[in-house]
Amino acid sequence: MKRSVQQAYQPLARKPRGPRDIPTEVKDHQLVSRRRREIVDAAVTLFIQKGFHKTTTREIARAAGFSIGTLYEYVASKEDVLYLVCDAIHQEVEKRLKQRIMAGGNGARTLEAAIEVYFHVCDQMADHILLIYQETASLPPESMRYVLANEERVTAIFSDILERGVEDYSLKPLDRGEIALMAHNIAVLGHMWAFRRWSLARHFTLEQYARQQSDLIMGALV
Amino acid sequence: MKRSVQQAYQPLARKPRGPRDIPTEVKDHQLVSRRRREIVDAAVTLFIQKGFHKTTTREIARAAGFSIGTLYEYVASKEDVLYLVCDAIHQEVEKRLKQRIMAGGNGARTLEAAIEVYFHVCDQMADHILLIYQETASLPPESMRYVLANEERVTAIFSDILERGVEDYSLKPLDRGEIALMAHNIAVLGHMWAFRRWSLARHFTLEQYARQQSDLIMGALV
DNA sequence: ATTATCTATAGATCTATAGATAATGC
DNA sequence: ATTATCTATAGATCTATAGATAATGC
Repeated sequence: MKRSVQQAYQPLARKPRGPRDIPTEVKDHQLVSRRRREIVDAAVTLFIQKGFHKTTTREIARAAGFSIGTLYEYVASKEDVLYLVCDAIHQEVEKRLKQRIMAGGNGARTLEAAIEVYFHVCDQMADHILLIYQETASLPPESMRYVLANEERVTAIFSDILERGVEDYSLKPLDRGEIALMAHNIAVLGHMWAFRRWSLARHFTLEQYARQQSDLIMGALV
Repeated sequence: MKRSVQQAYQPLARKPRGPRDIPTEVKDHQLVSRRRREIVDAAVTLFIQKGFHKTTTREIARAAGFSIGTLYEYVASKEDVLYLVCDAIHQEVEKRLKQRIMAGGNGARTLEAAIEVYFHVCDQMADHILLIYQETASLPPESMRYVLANEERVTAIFSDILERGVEDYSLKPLDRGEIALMAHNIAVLGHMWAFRRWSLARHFTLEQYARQQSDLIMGALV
């Protein structure tokens, strides 16, 4: 019954199930993709506004443009919708990151550029990031594991760059633990702008915030 | 209808309402305190296990040892219970911090000691910290403001120490913004152990984690 | 015929309160 | 008498599904 994140997480014994593994009676695969995208688009907005639990399945269906009965042809439960939403958010974050991270220069330069891009993505997707913090715990265990694995993949983007920087000597030597720690720090300091903006914005614009944090991180690494 | 943290927060125009301002029909003030403590103790456990929305008011009443009718003599709504819980958690965090932070040496030493204490508190109260991240958004706007002000008071403990360190020259010169930023960083890196323990614990024990982060922070400050 | 969608609702809750009862102190 | 507590329930939802209907393609 314990639903805390720690308990539910087991280091991916089974390979995680993607959104494609949610069962459906509908045969047309393209239609399934389209309808699920409509469901996600509708649900994201509602969940951000009212939270997962206060949003009804009817509202989701109506906002997506079809009936409650149709909704349940494409998902088996309300939790499935939440899972689709969390997964879509992580996909979007990864997409924006990978689109804009240029792996041009050495490790140190790439890292600095990646941090800047990442902080901007966190700013643009602040509400979505907040949603993941708030509602991940409401997922059934298996979906939760998958979402946490997504989160870890974002973090891994930074550990990869850090590793490269260590190899090309543009960063100081770091062991595996130090690399993991810095990667998590970067990931979380981006999120921090999302969930403490109400306080941080008194002192900084996003650009100032990104610069200061980036200087702090790079200062510890060169 | 927007319930995101940013929207709801307004820099404390009115002075925030404490738990004592929740109305009750019961005259015996001491009894009110005792019953509310019983409510909080019961609810904290349930909220951690099942989340706020999946916990029923009946369950809270039963776990507290009285009936649903009695519960509603001490709170006006289920949200009041959540507010009491969040407030109690912050009080407990502050109590433990203030109890154990020795303001003996200079600013730099006090800071290092405070960080260590804080990270241990975050470890001990990991589930509670998670709960606040997850459920703050479910509070009515006024209670939310109060809870965010609590969070800010914890952060202010670190900015005060940082300020002292700057004044006694045990830390390098920092402007107000830099002090605020470092205080928030410390606060959030403590929380990070709570919500990423499932990944961090692969590399570190709490002690190792606290040491590494502390070195990182102090390295940027001296 | 087959596939997708809709309507109507079963079945299960859950919050909050009204009114009855028990306990306490004058 | 006054205060605290309990029982019973009004009133309002909400998820998920069964069975009816519409649309599509052979």
